[in-house]
Amino acid sequence: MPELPEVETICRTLAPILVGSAFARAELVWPGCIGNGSAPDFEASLAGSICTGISRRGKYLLIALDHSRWLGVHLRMTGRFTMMDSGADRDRHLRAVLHLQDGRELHFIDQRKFGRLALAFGIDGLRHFLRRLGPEPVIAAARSSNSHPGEADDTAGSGFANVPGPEFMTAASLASRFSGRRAPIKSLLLDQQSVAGLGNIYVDEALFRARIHPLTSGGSLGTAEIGNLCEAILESLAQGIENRGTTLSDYRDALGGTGSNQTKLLVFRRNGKPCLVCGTEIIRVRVSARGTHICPRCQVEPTATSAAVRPPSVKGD
DNA sequence: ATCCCTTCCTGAACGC
DNA sequence: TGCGTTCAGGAAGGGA
Repeated sequence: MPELPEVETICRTLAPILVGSAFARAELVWPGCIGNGSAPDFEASLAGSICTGISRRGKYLLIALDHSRWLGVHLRMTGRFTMMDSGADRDRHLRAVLHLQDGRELHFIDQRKFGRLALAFGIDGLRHFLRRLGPEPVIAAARSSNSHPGEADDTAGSGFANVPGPEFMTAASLASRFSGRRAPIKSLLLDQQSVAGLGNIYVDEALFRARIHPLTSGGSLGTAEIGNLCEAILESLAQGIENRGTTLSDYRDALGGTGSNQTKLLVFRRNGKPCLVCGTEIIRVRVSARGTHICPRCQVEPTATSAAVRPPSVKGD
């Protein structure tokens, strides 16, 4: 399931082999993968377009085209892109082929048919496409962006700069979104309006790092806890990017490569194994209908009293 | 406004 | 062996 680090890795592996190339035509093997507009419109719009840059916002992959247009892609659960040579073998889950004028084929493969491709026209179209996304976590040294917060650069062909400048995630932005909320912190972190890019894996990892139980209500978190959580999110995502993503089953980068972050996970799918901090057995519970992995000792479940009166944070057992 | 449930979809892992 | 059932989950949409 591609989350921010996986989409970032796809972005980085796809850019050097796609930017500057021209699309010849789109072949929609399963037209249902088009997220907006009609299939004929999609095919007509893509034909002849030149890829001028590739970037990412949250879990969206944004392929910039000439004439201020973007191909926005959400991979959801099992979607992936692979660059293939002309006439290459076709995966049984192939949903679309984006033919390039040089003969190569960009294959969009998606076992479960949740992923979508959509075209956005103009900077306002792109803003509309991204309207539901909250602040972007900025990973240190992860980007060479030359845009500034709040500054939208509409110049086609300038790579990263042609995405509207997002608000960046900070402890303050999290605090304002958690304030007054009674829902479990895990639910709030999965909501892309709180922070863009987190999914089930990195939420569990970040909450463990911050020693926060996923059922803790968002509004009950104190300033220090939110500060820790903010850092934990950035650390979890940075580690994921460093390891080129987490490959538990389907995920591959644009070159077909797997990530290695699955070997570095602290709690996700480690139920039954010892906590790497205290040795207690990791358990799997359900929170907002999601499989959730916690260390029951490092992440103490909130009670009615502890939610009302915050206990002192645990320092070094 | 907020929160929770359902829907979409396929294939793996079950149980009988 | 082979069938049917359950589970996995990101985001949108609907109902309470």
